[in-house]
Amino acid sequence: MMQESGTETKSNGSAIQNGSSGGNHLLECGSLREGRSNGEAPAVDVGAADLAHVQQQQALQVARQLLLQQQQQQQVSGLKSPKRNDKQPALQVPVSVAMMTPQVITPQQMQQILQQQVLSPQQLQVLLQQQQALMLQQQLQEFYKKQQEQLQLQLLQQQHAGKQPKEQQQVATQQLAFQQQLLQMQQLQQQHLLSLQRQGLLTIQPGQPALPLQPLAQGMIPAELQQLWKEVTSAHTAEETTGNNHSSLDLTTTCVSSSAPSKTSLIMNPHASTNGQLSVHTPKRESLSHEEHSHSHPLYGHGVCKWPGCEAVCEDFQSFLKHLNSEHALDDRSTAQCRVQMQVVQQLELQLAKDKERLQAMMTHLHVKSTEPKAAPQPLNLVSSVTLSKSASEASPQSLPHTPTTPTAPITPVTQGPSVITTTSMHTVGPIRRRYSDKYNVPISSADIAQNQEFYKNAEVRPPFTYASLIRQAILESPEKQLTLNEIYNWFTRMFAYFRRNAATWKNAVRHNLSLHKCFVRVENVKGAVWTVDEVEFQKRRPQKISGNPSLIKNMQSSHAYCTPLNAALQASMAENSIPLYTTASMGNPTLGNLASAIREELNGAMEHTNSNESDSSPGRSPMQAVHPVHVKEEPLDPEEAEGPLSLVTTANHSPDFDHDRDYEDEPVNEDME
DNA sequence: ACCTTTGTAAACACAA
DNA sequence: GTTGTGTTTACAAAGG
Repeated sequence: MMQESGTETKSNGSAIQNGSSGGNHLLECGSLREGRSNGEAPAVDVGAADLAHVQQQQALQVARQLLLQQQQQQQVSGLKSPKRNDKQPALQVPVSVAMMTPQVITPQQMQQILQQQVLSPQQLQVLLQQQQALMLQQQLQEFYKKQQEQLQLQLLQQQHAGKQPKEQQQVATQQLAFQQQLLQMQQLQQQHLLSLQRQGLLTIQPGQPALPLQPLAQGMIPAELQQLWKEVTSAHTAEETTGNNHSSLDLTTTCVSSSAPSKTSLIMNPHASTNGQLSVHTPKRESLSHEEHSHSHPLYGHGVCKWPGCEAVCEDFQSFLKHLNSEHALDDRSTAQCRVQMQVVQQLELQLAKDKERLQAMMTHLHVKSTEPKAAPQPLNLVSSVTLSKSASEASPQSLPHTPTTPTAPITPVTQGPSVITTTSMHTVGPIRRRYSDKYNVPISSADIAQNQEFYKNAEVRPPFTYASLIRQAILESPEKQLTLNEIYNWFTRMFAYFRRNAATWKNAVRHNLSLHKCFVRVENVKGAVWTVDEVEFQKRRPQKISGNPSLIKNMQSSHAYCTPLNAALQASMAENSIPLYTTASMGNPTLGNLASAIREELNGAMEHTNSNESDSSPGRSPMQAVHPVHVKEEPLDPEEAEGPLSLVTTANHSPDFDHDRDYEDEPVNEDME
């Protein structure tokens, strides 16, 4: 169909439509921005505070008691160098107290857990965490103890060195000093806790009431604990080089706290604290029979016992079993080691989870990137590639030139296919100014543009859209659906790196298009003139393009029927399923919404044309005729969008309902390729 | 071969 | 006179 001399129409129409434009023409196609402040509240603090508080109180209480009792059983065997001073009992306070309230797992329980696997992993974790919390306390107490010892020593030294005040005074002084020291330690403790929390090493669940200070090892004396842990940890250390984070290592440090500086404890992670509960104590010598059965024993390999830290050589499986039973029976040590192992596993799991998360993020990121600019859009790309390819031979269907531009991480689902990127002829276009022409491509849908948005923003690639389509897009993107010429220019430069050069040329083209096409209506404004889009007109002119592919048409037809309802579904499916090449999840953003409408409109337009078109003599189209066009337009949804056939195609393909995709997908590509 | 679409170039008109 | 905006015309390429 010939275009009518738009001149008259247009020229006359200076005020043609929209006198209502409202006069303001500050249309900026603004992109929505969401500022998001993520507030993350550390739940931990509270818990820590509580803990510290309780501990303080308990410590004070204990101290008082001890002072009164003064010399009492210090026989906590294994305690290192118990000071000879009578007043030292205080030193052990924490420990003894700790033993008073065992909240730890008993050996039997442990056994159960280990052997019967009564607990689910989750339960185990919870358990572990609890135990860890207890351990932490124990560690803190040990720290206390140390401090107290030092304090005592200091006091004693002072006493001895200096004159000898009356004993009463001494006692009083001592008490005072001790209490002060205690307070200091408590403060330290608090700080310690806080720092732990800050580092994320210590997690105290808000819901959990402050943990009692003492629940340490049940029935286990510090010395034993220390010893055990030393063993355990040392073993681990040898085995695992993983690094500081490793619970086992941390444990070591912390556990051995008696000898190690408190600082080390910082390293420990929440889990590490678990040690405390070594409590499991009653030595039960039951063999871990359950494990023995399997021949491919996880603890046995290459003639070596793989028990953490063991590495004992066992000729055969039998000897290994023997070894296992004798050396790794269910005793405190084994239990402790087991626990450590649990922690290790837990740690690893955590790490794994984190890494998984990271991986996910990375994939998402990359995916998006890839898809975003290019992959997803491919549909267009096809087209575009075609377009572009002409000059160059980049033809690979998907090889839309694509530079890794900034990804706008849209919602892209990870699912999308591998992004295809090829920079191949990207900039090639250079010399030749390709004409978009390609059959399929002509009009772009907003969606299309959106999809490739990021890509074109950064790559100096000529967008495979016609000026008319771009102009329309620019206008439609504006809040008021109208733009001044200059604003259109700006949109071009903003959205396409390609249009940052040769301004004279493309600007001329833009103006030319605005004037030439009836679909662009100039509206006089107080402030000047703005351009709007007459969708009807716009649609009028795209018919032909579709003609090319029978399959396309087919798609269209079928899609047509679903058209309306399709919108939502289509969008969703496209976004979520990442429909084949094209779709886009990438587009996710703003324009996604337009897609549907665009599709609809395109369909309408296409359909209408196809239907009305006499041209469809081609065999492929036959089906079309049968179909009756449904006027999408009538739908209230998005009146404004209408797009080229291409987009239609694209979209249509994606729609889950049709299979045709392939056919039609390929066709364009192939043709282009050649 | 003809027609249409699209892109490009350029001439011209007009208003600020 | 310059510049920006619009309109037109002409032409070429591509595809139907």
